[in-house]
Amino acid sequence: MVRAPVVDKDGVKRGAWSLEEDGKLRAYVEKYGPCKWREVPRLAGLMRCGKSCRLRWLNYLRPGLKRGNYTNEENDLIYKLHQKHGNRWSRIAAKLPGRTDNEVKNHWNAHLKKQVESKAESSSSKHEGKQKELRSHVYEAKTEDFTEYCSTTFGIVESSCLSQQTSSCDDNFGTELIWEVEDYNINQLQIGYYEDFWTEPCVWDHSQTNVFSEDYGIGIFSPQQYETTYDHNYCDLFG
DNA sequence: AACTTGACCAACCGCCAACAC
DNA sequence: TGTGTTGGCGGTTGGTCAAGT
Repeated sequence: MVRAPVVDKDGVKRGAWSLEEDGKLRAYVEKYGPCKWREVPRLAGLMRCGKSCRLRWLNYLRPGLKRGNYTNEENDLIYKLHQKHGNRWSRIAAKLPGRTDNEVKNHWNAHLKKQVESKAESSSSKHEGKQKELRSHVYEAKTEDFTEYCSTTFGIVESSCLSQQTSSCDDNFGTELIWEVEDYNINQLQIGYYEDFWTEPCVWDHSQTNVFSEDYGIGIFSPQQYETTYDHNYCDLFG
């Protein structure tokens, strides 16, 4: 599963790390701390480049790393953070204790990305027309008074009730935020339409749909109730 | 049994920003 | 201010394994 060890023309070893190398690197970092990576190979007696040592430490030897299967909670959080930050794996990994950016990135590319794409594809083909119409209304809504817009527009829909707490909001309610929230709304509506995103059932909760409430007003959304909710909200807002 | 294919993931590569001098 | 160094980040590669043919 790992690259075969080779030594390049400069005498620098590449490829899979041996147990002995891991031991030397661990001993060095425990003694001197994770710094001066350029000096690490010489001081630790390793034929590796400093960069490789750093990577090995951060992704494999560092204490507290979690290995193995991801929980549904972790998957849900990764999905949500990816929506917010895109491929900023270090930011995403920072919210997942024990997971590295490399690991999260691999997990996304190997598992989650496919799920997202397949769900997005199935939902977009079925509701493309409705989405376009909805987007056009949203655009029109931008031009209206902000307060009124906030009080009338639809609630944010979460993919799963597992993760209400993970959405955040900047203090300012400027234009950028409005866009972000609108995009968020539409994306979530798309994804949540047919089924729960990961495994959890969702329930629409009208009491939480005040979009710009102090806690960022997370609405929770039900596939069972969505058909009627969607149309109901849509008509209320734009009908 | 032999071969092919795809999934998985550790490791590498190249770029960039921050910092020191 | 310019240049070199360092650490950090995201994208990509390559080797192994398991499932399928």
